[in-house]
Amino acid sequence: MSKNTRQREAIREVFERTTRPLGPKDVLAAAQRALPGLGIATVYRNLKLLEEEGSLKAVHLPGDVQLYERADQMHHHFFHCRRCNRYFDIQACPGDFDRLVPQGYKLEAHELMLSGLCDTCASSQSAKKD
Amino acid sequence: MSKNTRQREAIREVFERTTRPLGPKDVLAAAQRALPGLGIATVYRNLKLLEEEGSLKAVHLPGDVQLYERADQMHHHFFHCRRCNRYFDIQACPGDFDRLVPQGYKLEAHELMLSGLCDTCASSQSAKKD
DNA sequence: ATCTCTGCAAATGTTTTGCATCAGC
DNA sequence: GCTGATGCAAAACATTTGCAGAGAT
Repeated sequence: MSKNTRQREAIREVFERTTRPLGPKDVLAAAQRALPGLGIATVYRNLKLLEEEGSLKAVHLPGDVQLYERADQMHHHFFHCRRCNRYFDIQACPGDFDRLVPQGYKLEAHELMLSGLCDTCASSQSAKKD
Repeated sequence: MSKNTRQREAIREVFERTTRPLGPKDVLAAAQRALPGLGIATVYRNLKLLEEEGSLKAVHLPGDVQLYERADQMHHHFFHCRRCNRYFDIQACPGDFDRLVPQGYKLEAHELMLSGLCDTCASSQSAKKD
């Protein structure tokens, strides 16, 4: 039912060029390099559409805005540095959370967010890039 | 430096009566039962203030709004039912995530969100309270 | 009396929606 | 040509801020 428009294609390509999770504003800026006339409303509409069709996955970071990443990426988590405020991928996953859920509950997914200090911020007392 | 106002007290009491995480709107509605004239701006200001003073903790659920809960609650996680859209407390915690973070990183905290179907929704094919 | 806090309303920022037009199929 | 998609602007929300007056100490 959905048509292939240049706009949607441009947005898709933005996500093929990065593995970082992106917000609407990021996507708009990146996609406008290929398609200057692109509007923010179209970005919102397509992010939602691409998520529903399964191409994108919503990422919930403890921030304000909703971020998205490619759905075909390996299952992973994030480490948030409270000092430099950056997010790092954590490929490892402890898995096996089934024993945590009560009898009768059906566990289907999980999200894990680790936080603290990254190596740079942990070693340097001075570095600060916030 | 901070004064004890009726407004702040009313907001504090809202959190003493529940263990569920609450959003600004929830807090406003609940506190207005005791203090009808209370304004939403005051709620926002006090939620932030109470978080800074350590009485409240921000909870990051995969939604839009920022929720808060009492800081003195035991460390716990949540289970989100995608069918009835409710959040359940999970008291257990797998702990020991240190081995997941790269060399040199300092792990200080973590958040875990489990999701799937709760017992009610998992057993009944019909129940739906969205 | 001082100085913080409050309520209101306006400002800001984000996301959604109505609508006329455009473009895929 | 039909029908979904786009861009714009307005609307709908959520959150923050300026300010004058009220209240706590």
